[in-house]
Amino acid sequence: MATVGRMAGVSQVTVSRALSHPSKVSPDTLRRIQDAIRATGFVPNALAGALASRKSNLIAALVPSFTNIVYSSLLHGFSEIMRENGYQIMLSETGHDSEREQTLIETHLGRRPDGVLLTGVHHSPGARRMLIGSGIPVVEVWDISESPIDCCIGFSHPGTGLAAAEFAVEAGYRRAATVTAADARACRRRDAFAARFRELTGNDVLTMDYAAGTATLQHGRAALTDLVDHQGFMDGVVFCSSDQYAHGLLTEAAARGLNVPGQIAVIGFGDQDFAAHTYPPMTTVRVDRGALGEAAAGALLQRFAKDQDARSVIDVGFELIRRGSA
Amino acid sequence: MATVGRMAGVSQVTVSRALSHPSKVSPDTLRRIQDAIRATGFVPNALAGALASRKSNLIAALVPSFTNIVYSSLLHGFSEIMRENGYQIMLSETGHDSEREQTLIETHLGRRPDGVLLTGVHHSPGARRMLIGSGIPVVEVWDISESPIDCCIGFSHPGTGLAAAEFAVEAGYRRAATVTAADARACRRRDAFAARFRELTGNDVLTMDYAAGTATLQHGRAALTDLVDHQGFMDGVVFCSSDQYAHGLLTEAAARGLNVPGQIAVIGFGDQDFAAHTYPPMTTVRVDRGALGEAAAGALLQRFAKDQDARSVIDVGFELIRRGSA
DNA sequence: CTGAAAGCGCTAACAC
DNA sequence: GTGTTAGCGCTTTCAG
Repeated sequence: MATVGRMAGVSQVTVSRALSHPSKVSPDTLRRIQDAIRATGFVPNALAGALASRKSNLIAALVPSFTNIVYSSLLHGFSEIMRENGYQIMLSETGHDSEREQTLIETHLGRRPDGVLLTGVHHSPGARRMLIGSGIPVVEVWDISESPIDCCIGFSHPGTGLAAAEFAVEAGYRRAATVTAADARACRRRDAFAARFRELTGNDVLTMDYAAGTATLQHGRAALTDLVDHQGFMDGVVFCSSDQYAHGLLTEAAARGLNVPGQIAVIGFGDQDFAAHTYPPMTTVRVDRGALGEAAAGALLQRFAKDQDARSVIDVGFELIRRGSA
Repeated sequence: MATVGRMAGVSQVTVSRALSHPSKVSPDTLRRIQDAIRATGFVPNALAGALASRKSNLIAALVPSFTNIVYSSLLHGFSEIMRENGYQIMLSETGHDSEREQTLIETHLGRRPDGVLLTGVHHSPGARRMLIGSGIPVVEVWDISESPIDCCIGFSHPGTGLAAAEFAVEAGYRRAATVTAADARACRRRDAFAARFRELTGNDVLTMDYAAGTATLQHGRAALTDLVDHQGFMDGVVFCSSDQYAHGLLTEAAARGLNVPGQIAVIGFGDQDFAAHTYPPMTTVRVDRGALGEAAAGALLQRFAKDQDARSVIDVGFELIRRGSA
């Protein structure tokens, strides 16, 4: 920066000003400085800038998994808004492991991010303490809680299970099963579904849980095979914790020539891009993940701007989309 | 850090040492320092550390899209290895836009990353210049080139098209079509396929291109509809630029009661987790994306270690997996 | 509108 | 083993 200044015949400070507050520099010097920057290929050191200004323009984002479309689409919306506002994302995968999450939080906090994005509302006590102690704005997404660390944006997972059960009963189904991945929020959806279905019909729900945290089409096919061949489940509705499972059930049903939704009805979760185009089209729970990510970004930006009416709990809701599969 | 030192009865520097080179501090002082750190909740400022040591432990990673499983699974492998070695990832989406990529590279370079991960081997001249000028190790993935910026790890995209065409001809198909997304690498696969197929059979290949950069099941269904209803393509093989398209073709074929591969044969690309479990199982091109990401991380680590035998072009190859769909 | 001085919180080099 | 000194490359006062 000093070199650039020398070339432009000004001091280092003026170069700094030309970069951060161009309006505070005379048009003429500004031009000379810009020429010098171009000539040297100078790229300001943001690390030093962050240290001096106590503003890093860095956001720490922690998600369970990059490859799960649920989180990546959320991140897409989030990072887009953040980028437009001059922030950069440091990203890490927690893998549904809260100890690992805590370690990652500590590492990220060392970079002095201006904000933190967390997935879910359950974090280790140590993580909570560090986050609160840091005084950095934190937004928790994909779930809601009465007592967020700072603020949270999401929807009620049990609420989706409730809605699915009520829909299923109203649609006339009297037998039900669930297919659920090893994911705490998915389990809460399952439990709410089962409880409500039982309440309304008096019938127990057959619950099938998978050890994997990631739902795949393969396991969806296996689940229907299991349901039909071993559990004698031949008519009723299946509430899946993910559209991937639901797609697997539809695939297996097609392979077996089963009628959907006549013999087996299927409800997915997520409304992924393929859900409207499966055969038959999938009935599922829609959550606008991109918008959720954008809302999370908005919440952080509000906090940065010290907006007084920033809310701390935002329920973005969900929607049950009825298509052909149930 | 000075406060912690005071609590432990040592100077600030000793605290720094205890953190970075614990072996260079006596066990007794080390313990006292650790106690003080715990008591204060001190988290070292990595920004300041990076500035002083000229080592940021930050890696800039640029991918076209977070939501495309191709890139996210690559990132998963990459970030895992990097994390294990103490590096943190700054991630951005370029959206297949090379101007945007250049802007992002400049922003990232400002953070003085220790390494850069780029997707693809085609970058704007300005981007190349900045990257080379920075002297920072760069690894380009998902493609190979004779003249990488620094090093590249990937496979030959035309090679996959060639292999698919040869497989198709050998399997007896004499008519062929392609379904391709608006992606430069996908187009190179398509062109190689079409050229080779023509060379071997004398028959032209019907090419269907989609404007969207992201392949979806929906467009795959639409493609088959178009092929069958408007192009009179009723027997032959379709080489898709993504498993998503291929899955759409299979879905539409099932919906229409077409025989696969008897009437319509389908070859996908990617071998995504569902490919082995579609109905019928999908013939596709497999690339081990997780391993590719890990190899990219390894290449960067080698460069950090100034390993002399680090190679600059690594072809990880691909594999044509024959299942039921072709 | 521009510059001089001080310092952000750490590491590196050198003494002791 | 531990402390002292001098920066890393910026931004932030405060003068002029």
